[in-house]
Amino acid sequence: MIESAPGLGRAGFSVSMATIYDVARRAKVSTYTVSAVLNQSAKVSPQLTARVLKAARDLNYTINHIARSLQTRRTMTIGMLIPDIANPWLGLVVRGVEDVCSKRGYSLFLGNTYGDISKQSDYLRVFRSRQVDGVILFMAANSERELAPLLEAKTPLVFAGRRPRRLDADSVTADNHLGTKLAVNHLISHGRRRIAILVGESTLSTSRDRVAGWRASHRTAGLSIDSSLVSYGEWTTASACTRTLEIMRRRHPPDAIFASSFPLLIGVLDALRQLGLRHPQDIEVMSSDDSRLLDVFEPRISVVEQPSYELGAEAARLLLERIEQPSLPSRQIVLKPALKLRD
Amino acid sequence: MIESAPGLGRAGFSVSMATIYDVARRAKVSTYTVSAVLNQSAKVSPQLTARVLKAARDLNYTINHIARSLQTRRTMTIGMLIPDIANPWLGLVVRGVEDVCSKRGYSLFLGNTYGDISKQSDYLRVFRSRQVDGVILFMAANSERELAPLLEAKTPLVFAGRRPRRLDADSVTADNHLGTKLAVNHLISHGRRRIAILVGESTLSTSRDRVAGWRASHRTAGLSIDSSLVSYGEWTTASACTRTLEIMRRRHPPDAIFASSFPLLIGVLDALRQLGLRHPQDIEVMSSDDSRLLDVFEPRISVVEQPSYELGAEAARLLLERIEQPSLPSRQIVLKPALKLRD
DNA sequence: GGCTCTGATCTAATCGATTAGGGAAAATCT
DNA sequence: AGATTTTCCCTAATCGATTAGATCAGAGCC
Repeated sequence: MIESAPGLGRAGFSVSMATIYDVARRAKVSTYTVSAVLNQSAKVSPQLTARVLKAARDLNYTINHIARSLQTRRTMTIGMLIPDIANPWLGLVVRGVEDVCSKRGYSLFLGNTYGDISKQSDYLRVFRSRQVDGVILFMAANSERELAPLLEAKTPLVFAGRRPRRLDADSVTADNHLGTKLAVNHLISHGRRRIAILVGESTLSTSRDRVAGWRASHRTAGLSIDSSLVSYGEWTTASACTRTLEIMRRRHPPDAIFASSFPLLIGVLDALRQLGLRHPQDIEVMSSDDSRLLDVFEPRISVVEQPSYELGAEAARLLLERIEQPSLPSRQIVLKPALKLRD
Repeated sequence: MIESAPGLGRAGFSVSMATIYDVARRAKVSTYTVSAVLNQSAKVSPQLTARVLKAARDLNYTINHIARSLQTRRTMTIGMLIPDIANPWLGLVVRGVEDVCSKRGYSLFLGNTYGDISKQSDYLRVFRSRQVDGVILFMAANSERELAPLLEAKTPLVFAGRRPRRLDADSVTADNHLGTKLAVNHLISHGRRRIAILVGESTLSTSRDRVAGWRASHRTAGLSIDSSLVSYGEWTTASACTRTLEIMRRRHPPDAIFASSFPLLIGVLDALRQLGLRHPQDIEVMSSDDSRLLDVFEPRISVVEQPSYELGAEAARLLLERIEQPSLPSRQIVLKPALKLRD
């Protein structure tokens, strides 16, 4: 076999690509036969098979996925929306999604909503017009109303990370209630009694579940609940910093803080640094999300380890199953977090 | 105007979507007219315009991008390949790309190569079959040979972060030579004399440029160059840790280490922790990439701040220009890094 | 009025695949 | 051998847009 270039990477698009007609003509067969050979969708004699394969190779033929999609009404693409890909924990989630998708032949459209409802709607519209086969959504706060029609239309859609309160839909989330309970229990066992908790917007399931876990933990331990120690707000480092400063300057500041995500943790530590407070002597800090980082830096922060990669991978698996069997009853998968102590 | 559902988010795909034919029939016009109205590609009388718009609204019509793409031979999609989306600094780069793309109506396919050449080739093939309009590539080490055919075929392609050595192509990179020189100069000004440098595979431009900067800095300061202090290897935390352990156990260990990326830095710090060495007393560490993290954690590491977001945004802009004007001469954009001191 | 010109709209081909329906040759059965 | 079934492959319609070329009504002109 004489080949002009080494095996892989011969690809070259944009310059008049060969079509199935070109291959058919060169192999002196019909397009049906070419399609049958390349997709192995029907039996074709060895002679023709060989001719087709040779012609395809000679022409450096690659299927045009756009044309196929138009005909089959399946694009083998899925769309994923997240608040911000620069958030490392979301990066891990996306990696989980992407690994599963690519393994099954799907390509991934990625969009950042920055938590903005109208951006989220815009992207969903784009995904619709691009005929994606399904969507994985890390939903923006307060966007339940906008999403209801999607679900009614039976769009394959999986909620990742955050689940809608009222809607009956597929979702994959971490057990934030449990995770927070574990963390708060641990702080209580260290003798902490005034434990503040920083979460995101109060409409997010993640915020609600975590606060519920915090409450449960207090109840079980027989501690009184001081609601002023619960801080809802934006999911940002800046907001966490501001909120921590405010809380720590009160007359009765807390003796521990649970920051329910990595960006919030940074804000908390920034504030404590500004106030000259040290962990764990002056105040004990715990967080959600994990990161190799925390292993090598000071202060040593114990965390509730989120199953980020698994969350993404599981969401993708769920979505692909939903795409294949649209009438399946909806499933809510809840992954268990684990406590990672660094005392 | 009577509407059954509130403005946004009425989208609903998967259940038999209306086509341009449906709209045409309902408005009692031809598909030509519908197309002309919706794309504003030709003048249409006010009456027909109104009828078309109403029909489109009534049917909740959304264009089928797949069908349009087949006809126009432009998909308004671009593909991006990076080693690993879980790397926060790459997350920022992707954010830059995605912002620019979405603003201009392009959607983004994302793929992780994990630095694997064959994965990279596979993805490029997929991108080709999906008819992406262009590609942004954070190339895998040693993959120049595979990429040459792409460039010959005039595929719109922009190299981001790393540039190929021999190929004449569009690229956006940071000035790693300069960045490293600044860092090493700074270490030298602190009296450090044996400065180790950890980089990635020796075939990557980023590695070569950084080592060149390190050499230049030594030359300018009149210091002798000890090549055993240059460590090439995998771009991973684990590899950096192993390599640091090896280097520090030598008879003449260095008194400073420059880790040329965040993941490498983590490996270095991990190794130093294992060896019980402290920064900056025992050894001074600097790094590339920045992160809010470094502001709030100990030890306080000074870094060469990479223009990550800008790098992505600039790569996207370059690519879109290239798509619009394929015959433009190739351009290599080099962004300046800045020293961020935390002594 | 008849002719030309302009501008709005329509008809129908096209992009590149898939695939139902059909036909001819080969294989099997009587 | 003739009838029937099976196998393999082809023809042509189709997916849902865009758009060149055709059509046709009305405006402008002599």
